[in-house]
Amino acid sequence: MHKELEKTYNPQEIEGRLYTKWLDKKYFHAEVDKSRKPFTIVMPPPNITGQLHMGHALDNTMQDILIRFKRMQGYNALWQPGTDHAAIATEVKVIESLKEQGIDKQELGREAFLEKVWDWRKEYGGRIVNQLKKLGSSADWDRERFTMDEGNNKAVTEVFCKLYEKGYIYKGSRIVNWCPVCQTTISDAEVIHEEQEGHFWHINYPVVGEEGRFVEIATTRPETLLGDTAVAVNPEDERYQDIIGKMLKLPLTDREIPVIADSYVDKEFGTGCVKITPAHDPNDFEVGKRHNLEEINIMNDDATINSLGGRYAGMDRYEARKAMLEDLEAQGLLVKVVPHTHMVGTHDRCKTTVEPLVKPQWFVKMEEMAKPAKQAVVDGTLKLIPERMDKTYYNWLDNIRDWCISRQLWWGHRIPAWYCQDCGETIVARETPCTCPKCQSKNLKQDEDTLDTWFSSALWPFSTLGWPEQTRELEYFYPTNVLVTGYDIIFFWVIRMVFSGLEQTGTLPFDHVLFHGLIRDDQGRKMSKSLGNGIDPLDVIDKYGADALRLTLITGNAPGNDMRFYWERVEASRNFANKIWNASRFIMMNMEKAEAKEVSLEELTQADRWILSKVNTLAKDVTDNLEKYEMGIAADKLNHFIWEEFCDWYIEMVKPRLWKDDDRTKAAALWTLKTVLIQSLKLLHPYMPFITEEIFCNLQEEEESIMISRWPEFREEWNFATDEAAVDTIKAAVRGIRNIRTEMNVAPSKKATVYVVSEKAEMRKIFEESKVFFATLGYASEVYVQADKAGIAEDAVSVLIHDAALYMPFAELVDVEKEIERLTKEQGRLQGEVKRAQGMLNNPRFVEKAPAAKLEEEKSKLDKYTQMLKQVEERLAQLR
RNA sequence: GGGAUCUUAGCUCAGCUGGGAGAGCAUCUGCCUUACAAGCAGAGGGUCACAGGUUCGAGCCCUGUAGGUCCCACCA
Repeated sequence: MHKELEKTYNPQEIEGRLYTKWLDKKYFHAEVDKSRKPFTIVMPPPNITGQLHMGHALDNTMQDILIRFKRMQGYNALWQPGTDHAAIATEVKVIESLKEQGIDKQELGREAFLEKVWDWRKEYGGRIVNQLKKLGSSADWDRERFTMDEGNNKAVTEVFCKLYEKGYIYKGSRIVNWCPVCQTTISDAEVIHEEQEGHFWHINYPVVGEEGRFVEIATTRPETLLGDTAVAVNPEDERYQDIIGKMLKLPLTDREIPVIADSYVDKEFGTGCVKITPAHDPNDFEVGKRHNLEEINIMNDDATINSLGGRYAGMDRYEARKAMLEDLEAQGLLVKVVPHTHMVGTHDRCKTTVEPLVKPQWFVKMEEMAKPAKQAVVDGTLKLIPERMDKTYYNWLDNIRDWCISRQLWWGHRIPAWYCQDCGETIVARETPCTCPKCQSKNLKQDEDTLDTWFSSALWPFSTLGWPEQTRELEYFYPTNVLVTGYDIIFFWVIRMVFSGLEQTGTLPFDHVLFHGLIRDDQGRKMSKSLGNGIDPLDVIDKYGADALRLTLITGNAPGNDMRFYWERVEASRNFANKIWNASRFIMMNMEKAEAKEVSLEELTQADRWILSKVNTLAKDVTDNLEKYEMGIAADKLNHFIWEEFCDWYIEMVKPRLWKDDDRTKAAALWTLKTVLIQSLKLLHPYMPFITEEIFCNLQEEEESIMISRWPEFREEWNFATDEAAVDTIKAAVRGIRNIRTEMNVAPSKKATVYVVSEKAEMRKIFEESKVFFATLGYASEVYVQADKAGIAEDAVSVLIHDAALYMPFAELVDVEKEIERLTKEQGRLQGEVKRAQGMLNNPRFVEKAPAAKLEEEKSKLDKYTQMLKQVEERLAQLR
């Protein structure tokens, strides 16, 4: 029937065993089944280079909670997992490991290098997946995908070709972000702008033919001077009217460049004269286009000055800057140097300062696809949670620029474009072409570049389900229901999935996007390798268990908010797990002595009905909260219910009934304990899958798994509002007694007789019915329930609650003066309450405008406090 | 420059559509009460940043101020 549990909860032993069981039983696996409703989440694919960090832990816990919840609700729940090839990260990683072996990427050659990367992936690519399993993730691992597996490759090629055919993908020579260290272009989204301390160098450019006349420009990047092809001023600027059109001698070179007028120049900023370097600055590039200026690229791919740089050729960009400034100074052309902080673009991966360069690259035209993507959020078909993300989303789409998708890497999806070496034709095709369609030449060469990693990730929700094939999976599981991810990749990934889904499948890839924040360290800093402040989730799991980690990451956090990580919070979660464990132990110990048979609801006592009603409400609340993605709130409610209501109150209430073998309500108690525990375990299961499974199965050996049990629903027949109110009264009485006893320093071992006095028969009935546990909780030796004060000593201590008074004769302990003082304080409090309620009710505008329910509430409060105040005052009169 | 967000107990944070301020940790006081000391019982602690406004009623809505954080943006 059930097994005995260990003294303390030991997650290490249990977790691995249960996870294996779940895998063996195929509980995570979902098959197309049209008789059931699907619920789908696609897992953000972790990088194959990745190690599990807190962000993954949070992200996957949230998804696992939702998927387990829906699975128990009866949905055919699919959590589609997979990993990402992570182009740059992986390529860099493999290059480094090759370097250690003394192997150079270029010497190795493309094919051999790729073989090495696949080897690396085979060896380490599954690491992160195993780590996700430690967390308890119930993803359908049988369906695990990889962004570079055959199906995904096909999807990528298909999308590239379709967009090309539609004119949405084009190749163009544009200014792009170039990373000199990674030796590749990167998209705008990959550039992070950092504020840096720099300088403003003011340099004089001599005016040709006017000895002694100069134009003073200000620049933060003097080394690009070598590529200048003009100096621009604002056409409205009076200071420079006469100089527009004149030629300037470009210092350090033998070139002459014109002064042009362009409204891009801000008269107020700097000197009002801007050097124009079309090949090395995005703005200048635009200006150059407008004025037909030459683009002179003065840099190599590693950011050294190229052969056009004269004596500076071969120098690194910063080295050249220094040398050039020295030379300018020597020539007397350096006017001044002003400290200046400005924003510098850096590569998000390697932090290298990005170099804007003109290069032929592939781009995705964004204007058309951005429109429906925005509209989806505007008209509410796509819901972002929290809602404030809407603005961020709009802002990006409103200012979207074309997406540079080509990368000068080897690891990734190679661009399906070929160039005819004879006639120069470009061929974009799904299959490798044999001949040039234009000139029939067989001399074709494939584009060397690969695609941005995010190009394939953007297709993930449908490529993983088989697209472009019209698979049964795609038809059934797509579109997915909710995407869970961090707000930090809204631009990289979320938006790109939205427009890709709309464009390729004609539908949104998901209905909801649930954003979470970052996990920070205990000082609020980002966890990072360089700071060394990261906490490894696997360490947390080892020490406290996966359930404790999961609960910690979810509690006390609202969607989209960052949170700090404290070990103390994990301890609190672990303590909670232990609490449930021990409550279960207690219940099982008692079930050993007597079986928990099925009982009818008529046999339940007031306390049983109370807790049953409470757990019933809890089921409804937790369900509602989870439907609204309010996981933190639901977790709080579960904690409160299980720890306080169930353990601290109900279990204590029930003990006297369990201790007596002949108690006729014992069976009801056992049944209630077991039933409420099972309901609680089910509600908690999505959060703490391991411990709930372990207890659930030990409690009922006939059950196979909590994972496949039915989610608790609200049941009308378990709704006992009257009993909830009744037990609340008893609780108030117990608290009052404990309170006074502590105040008077009465030892717990000293029991007292408690008289419950109430004129109301109904009230007396409540106490009569709960006498058994009221006595133990209230440290009473005897409990007498009566209608008047007959037989009660005058100097007994009193506890006054609504519609009842409790008296405890503590003759030897009572200090009448102190008792009067205490009651006077209580009188004051109650007077305040009465005044407050009266104030509201005497306000005609409140009575007129407040909703009826609120009005009633205040009226009954007034009655209650007036009655209590009367009792206190009577008692005071008596003592005085 | 544009936008978002935060300011609530000593600390870290919850607080759903406006209807008497909550949790965890910390602190203090009692308890080894036959599930649990990773526990039990009790207590203290907040002009909800500031100033106005709307409302019968504001932590919550509006305006402004101060300070913090983040995102976006091509001022050389």
